[in-house]
Amino acid sequence: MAKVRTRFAPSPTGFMHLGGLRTALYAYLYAKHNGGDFVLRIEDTDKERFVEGAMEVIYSSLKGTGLNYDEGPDVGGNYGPYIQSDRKPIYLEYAKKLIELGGAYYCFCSKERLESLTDENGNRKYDKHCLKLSKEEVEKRINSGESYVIRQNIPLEGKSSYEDLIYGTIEVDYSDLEDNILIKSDGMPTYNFANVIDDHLMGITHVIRGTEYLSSTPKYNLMYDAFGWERPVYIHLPTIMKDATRKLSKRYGDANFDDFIGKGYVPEAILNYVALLGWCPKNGAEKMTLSEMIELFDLTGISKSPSIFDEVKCKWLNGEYLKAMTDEEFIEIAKPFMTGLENFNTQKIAKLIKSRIEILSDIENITLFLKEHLSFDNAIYENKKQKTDASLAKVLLPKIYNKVEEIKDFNNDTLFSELSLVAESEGVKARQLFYVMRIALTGLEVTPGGATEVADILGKEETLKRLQTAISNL
RNA sequence: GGCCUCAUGGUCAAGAGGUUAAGACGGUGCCCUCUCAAGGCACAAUCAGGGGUUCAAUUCCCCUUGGGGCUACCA
Repeated sequence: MAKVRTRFAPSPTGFMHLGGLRTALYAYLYAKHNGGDFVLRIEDTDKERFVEGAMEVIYSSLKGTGLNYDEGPDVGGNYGPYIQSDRKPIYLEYAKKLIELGGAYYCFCSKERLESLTDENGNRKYDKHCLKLSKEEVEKRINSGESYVIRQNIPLEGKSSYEDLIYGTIEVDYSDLEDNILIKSDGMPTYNFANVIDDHLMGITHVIRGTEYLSSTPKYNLMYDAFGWERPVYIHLPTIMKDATRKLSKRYGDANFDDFIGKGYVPEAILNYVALLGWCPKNGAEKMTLSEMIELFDLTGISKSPSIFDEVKCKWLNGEYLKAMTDEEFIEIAKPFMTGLENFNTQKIAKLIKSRIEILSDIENITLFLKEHLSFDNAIYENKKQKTDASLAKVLLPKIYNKVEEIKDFNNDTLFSELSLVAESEGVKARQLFYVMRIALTGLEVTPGGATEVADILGKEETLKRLQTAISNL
């Protein structure tokens, strides 16, 4: 059997769509699981949509998630060029061949005439008007400089069927298909044509793409057949949705890979989460490394129905990745999100927050109380479960202050044991003492870490200062 | 509108003609605990509706309903 070759063929829109990322991932996994090659091809045949720097975004997100392609524009390969605009002459050559084979024809129809074909329901179907043109007339009009397109010649009758590995047999009547444009008037191919030519020329054995092509695939098969080429195996993937009725969109920032990175997601977690949307490994694993995914990947685990992207679960998974990191790894990636905390011991902060955040951008809020002593209402000393209130704080806080002041070896363990003794001599539970102390220190009812852990990070001086402030506010 | 396609808890989903219908996120409760997380334990929650086929359908078939896609000189 021939070596498996899959491809990811995005158009350079300027951002990596999470749906596209999943398509890339599955194409990569399928190739790698079967010992094959994964190819990157850029589909930039629409000049209107060209975006500066868009290709670099594609390269970097693919590499950043570990989806290393064996061939592509920036890595080379034996089937190049890998950017469609660089392949322009190839398409015209094959289009002419297809015309000779009867699978396509020149069309000179004006925009106006095309529009006049629209029926009362707003539907339009090209009427093969230019198919009747003689070879001589076509030549004459082309030579006179008239603008033209090349259309696919789809049979008026009959039907086409093919096997999709996910969806099974797909059958479409030719009469439901239109004579689409293959070569635009600017000489560039449309997707409809370029994907066929390139997939064949690049030796792609398995075409893995979204379901938007499920019903137009018969058109492509018509061309494979006309050229006498072997059809690829088709694997169409269900859509990833934002909710029950909407797709993930760039506009709302719910589809852009880079936006997620910006929010403090790690690439591995995003890739892992996205892998789970539409695929369930046989062993039911949820948290997987890329190599585990390669190992486990199989088509039977792919579902047919669209799945909704759940950011809550994606966050959870990201949190799992953060928790699995060593403190050093965590600090390394968290640094950009720890602005304003330079004066503190980041090692200690990292220990406290690692299991309490899900995405790195949570750091800002969760550490706010370190940067400033937040003002608070003394009413929050009151906690029914702990049996604490402001009056208890009033008696405890000065004792705490005195003890803290005399501690020379200022650290969490010492603070904890020394202050526990204070609680004992005051006849209160240690937890009560720590509760009011923590409120006094942070102004918050809920904080990452307990009173002594917070104090340890704040340092002796700041701790005393904050205690003093809290006491005088009582 | 036409064509293609999909349908298990709130979400991701496993599953199979006969099961107590997995698991995960989220939710709730309990334990642990210097608050909160983390961790541990437990609980609630699903086969869209209607017809068939069958001894037996959530599973197979049909219809309805609902969702998605295509119907561009976008991909």
